Amino acid sequence: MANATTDGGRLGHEELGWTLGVLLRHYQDEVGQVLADVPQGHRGFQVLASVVHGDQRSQLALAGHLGIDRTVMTYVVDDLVTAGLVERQVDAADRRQRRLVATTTGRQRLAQLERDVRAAEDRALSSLASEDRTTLRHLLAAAACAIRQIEPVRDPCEAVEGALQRG
Amino acid sequence: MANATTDGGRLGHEELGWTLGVLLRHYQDEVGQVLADVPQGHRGFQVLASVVHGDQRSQLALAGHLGIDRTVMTYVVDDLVTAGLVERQVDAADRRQRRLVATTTGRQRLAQLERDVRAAEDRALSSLASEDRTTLRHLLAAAACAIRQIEPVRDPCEAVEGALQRG
DNA sequence: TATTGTTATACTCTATAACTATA
DNA sequence: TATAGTTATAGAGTATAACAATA
Repeated sequence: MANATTDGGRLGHEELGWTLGVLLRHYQDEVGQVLADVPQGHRGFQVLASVVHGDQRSQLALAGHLGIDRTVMTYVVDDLVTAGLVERQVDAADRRQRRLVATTTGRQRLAQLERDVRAAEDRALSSLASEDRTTLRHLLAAAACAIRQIEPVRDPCEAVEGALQRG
Repeated sequence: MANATTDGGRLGHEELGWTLGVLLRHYQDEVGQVLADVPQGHRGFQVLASVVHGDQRSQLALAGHLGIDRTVMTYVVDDLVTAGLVERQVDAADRRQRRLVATTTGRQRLAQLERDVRAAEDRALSSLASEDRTTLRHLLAAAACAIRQIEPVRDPCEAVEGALQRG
């Protein structure tokens, strides 16, 4: 018999554009309050997080990772620098590139922000059971990492402990 | 030991803002091509779909459902009307409201578009195994429906067959 | 000549305000 | 007085183009 998965037909409330849109708006409402005082809000938080976690090696790489334009990245970083959360360093190996490094203040600020953001995320997904939230997070991470061609993290514990050792 | 689910700490690639953002952009790239000729693109498609499926009873309700401003809704509907896909009808019970109804052309157009969009969605999630795609769709739908306070569909087959009978 | 980052500018998208008509 | 829809306008956000520094 026809079903929503195989008939290729009517999508209704499973249409990805709608579900992703609803979820992202709701997420931004919840998280927006937490990040109200962060320079450039959610963008600033994402840049700071990537810098602290050391994901990317230049502003351009960071822009690609976060899906924003390099001209936008400039003033997002400007504001983070002004706020004393990150610093620009010229890459010695390629002096065109700027390596972004977090200040002590930036790392401390991020640690608290990530706790608050995580709590806001859980509020945004509060309608789901705890195990469903975890499943959703993992599937979203797997899909997003595949799209960005990043090796997905198999074991979240490992990754976190790695981060703790680095930090 | 610390883990990503309970320590409330570092988020990395499980941060919802990033995963939802990556996925939505990728989705828009894929689906954007399919909807290039639809008036107002993805917005126009979503409005047309809601009209055909009879979800909402006025432009304002529709705007809330899709998370867009009522002033935007006006010209999205304008373009769909111009394209002959939907019609505005004054609601007899409240003459301030406009009931949107799909034309025959609009219904036929949507049927084909939904097949194409579904295919594009599957391409966007092609890195996930089939059963993981289904799980992700259901969890996203459950979360989004809860946020919008819509009764989530328990059995997708039922919903589709209901739609088929109505259509 | 190509790339990174910056600046200035133009464009697009969205929200605000004011208006009409209905209730 | 309040609400649905429309229109015009202003604002925010984004992309485009031109430039400097470096490869």
